[in-house]
Amino acid sequence: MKIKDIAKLAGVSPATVSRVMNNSGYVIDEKRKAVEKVIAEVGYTPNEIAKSLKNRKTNIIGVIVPKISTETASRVVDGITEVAKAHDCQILIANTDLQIEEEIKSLKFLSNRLVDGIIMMATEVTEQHYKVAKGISVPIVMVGQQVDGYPSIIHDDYHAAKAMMKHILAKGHQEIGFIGVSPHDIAVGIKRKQAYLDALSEAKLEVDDQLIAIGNFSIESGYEQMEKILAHKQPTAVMAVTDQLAIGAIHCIRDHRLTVPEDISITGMGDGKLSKYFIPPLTTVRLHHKTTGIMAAKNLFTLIENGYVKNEMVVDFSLRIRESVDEKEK
Amino acid sequence: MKIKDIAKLAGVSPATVSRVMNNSGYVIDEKRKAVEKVIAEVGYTPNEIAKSLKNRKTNIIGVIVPKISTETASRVVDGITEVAKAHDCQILIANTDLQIEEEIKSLKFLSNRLVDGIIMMATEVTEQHYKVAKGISVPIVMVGQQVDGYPSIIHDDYHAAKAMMKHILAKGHQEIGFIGVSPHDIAVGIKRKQAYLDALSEAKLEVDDQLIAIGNFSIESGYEQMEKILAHKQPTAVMAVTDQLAIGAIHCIRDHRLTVPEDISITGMGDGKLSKYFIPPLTTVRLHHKTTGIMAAKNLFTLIENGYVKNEMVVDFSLRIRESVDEKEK
DNA sequence: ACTTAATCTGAAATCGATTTCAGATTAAGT
DNA sequence: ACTTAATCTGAAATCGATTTCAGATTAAGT
Repeated sequence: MKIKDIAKLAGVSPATVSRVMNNSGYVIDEKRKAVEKVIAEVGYTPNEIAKSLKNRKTNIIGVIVPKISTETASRVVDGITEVAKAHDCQILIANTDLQIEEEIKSLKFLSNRLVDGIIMMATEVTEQHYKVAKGISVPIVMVGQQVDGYPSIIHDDYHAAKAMMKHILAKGHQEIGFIGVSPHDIAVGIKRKQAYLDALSEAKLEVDDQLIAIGNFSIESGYEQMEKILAHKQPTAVMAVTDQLAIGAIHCIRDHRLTVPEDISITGMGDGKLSKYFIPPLTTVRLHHKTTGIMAAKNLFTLIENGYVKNEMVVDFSLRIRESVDEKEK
Repeated sequence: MKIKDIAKLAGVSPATVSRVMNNSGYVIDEKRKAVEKVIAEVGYTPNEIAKSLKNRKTNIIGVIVPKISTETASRVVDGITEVAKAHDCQILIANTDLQIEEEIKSLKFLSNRLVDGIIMMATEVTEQHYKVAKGISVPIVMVGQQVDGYPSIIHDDYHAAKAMMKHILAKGHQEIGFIGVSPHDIAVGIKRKQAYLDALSEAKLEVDDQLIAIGNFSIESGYEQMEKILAHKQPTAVMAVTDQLAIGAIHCIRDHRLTVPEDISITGMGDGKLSKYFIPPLTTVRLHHKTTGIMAAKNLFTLIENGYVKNEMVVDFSLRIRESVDEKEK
């Protein structure tokens, strides 16, 4: 069923049917009713692809995520969805599985008019990203990283990690371990580590390389890196750069017949769904991922409509102080 | 930049450019090279919308999910993505936020040629779903529920729950509580409960209504429902219908100064990411959600290509026996 | 050398909508 | 009654690709 068929059935021209469907231009009541009747009878829905071609607008926004099955990504997407819904827009997700070529490929695929705009959650932004992004005609909003020339919504990783460290320091800890993540990830790998280092130096504490371990994003890795630290010495507190790493570390500590927080305090970052219900409840810092998604989407829509938007926005965080950090008696 | 511009620059017709791009028909080497040179120079990428209109194929599959930010949904989507990638297909996600009108709206929106096929994860399938689905021209695969007339990929909720119960019974438990979920959800609310009831009756045990509590999907609800059960009597084991409910229940039990599994054994279902690392590690049953996604996508693609596919497929499960269930000494 | 098949090419039609434009009718204003 | 503005309508052009078709050229086969 296409518009021509409806027109024939209703005894009008396709133009009139289009006017009825879109409520535009003049249509005499009698013909409008006739068209509406036919549409209802045959259950006509217009071909969205044809509409998109003519209107140069698809009402779809593309979202490029590194891995949808992570809490971070799915929360951001949740936020984006909320805003998109209000704009009667669908979202098209490209799951890149952390592969850079996939990101590039997705950018290219989405770019040519398939979507009205793109929200990109990149872990790492390479030269290639820039090159491809520059050739793209639809607006792009970056999430999670500051990318020059593009509106970016970023988390305040540095200050969040710093706040966490200040909390640990305030509890009297002096020997503080760190479980981090590869520097390929700027936000998590670099900024959070920098905060750790700066906090120590501001507190006039020495940095001890034996207390620093770098893993990946898995729980298992948290276990392994904690093991590595304990092989050298026993800190009184450890800041892990994600909740998952913290949970792995706690398991390792427990296997060493030590307890959390009495023997060693542990903190995470992210405030995953279960952190609150872990035993002990994990002290962590919540990055407002859903808010990030909401802001990214709002920015994208104003970018689409006005062509301009503020360049960088930083999303807030909040400490979640629970029970995995103990006062260190002097 | 459109195909006409490329044609002009290369001194050929649009038809020839199309032939070069799609590697179809005859093109003499000299012209092919000329076209390729121009394409490379200007970085031309074809308008996907126009291609879709002509080809009657968008290379996008639609996925309707109740809530993307749940482990279940994101794992299924992960599986779908994997298969879609192999078919050079993007996925368009409609997040319905558990609202039925949204599901219907999404079905309608996606249906008219915007996607080549639809995978639908419905929690509840109403008359309205049927009516709309019937009017839709693209193939649909259902996930999570058997829907007459549509290929469905379902989890074996009944046998998974039954296997869990058999495990509990084999450990010698006789007073077994149950924390379930509203019967609106057929798979989780009805089938898992039926398995509980059947397992009891097969073991010639009485059903005790005071040991049965119905909540929702949250951790908090697990806590509340456990509270309700404990107000009446203390079972030796409780089967919760999801890991989240189980974790809530464990917290409640702990707050009653009882221990898991020594005083009360607990089981979950789902094998969420953290179940293994919970303390105690949770005995649960893993439903292979990613496999579900993979199978749904595979079925959809054969449906698109062949127009026919087996009607119902049941995805396997596996018990994960960990430490939250204890032997009940006689 | 001549027939037949294979190769090559661009004009025109097409996918299914929307919009412009010009012509026709009706309503409003004096 | 006549001018002007508002209302109404459908034919044709358009969005940007692909494909069919027919005609032209080249290669292969005898």
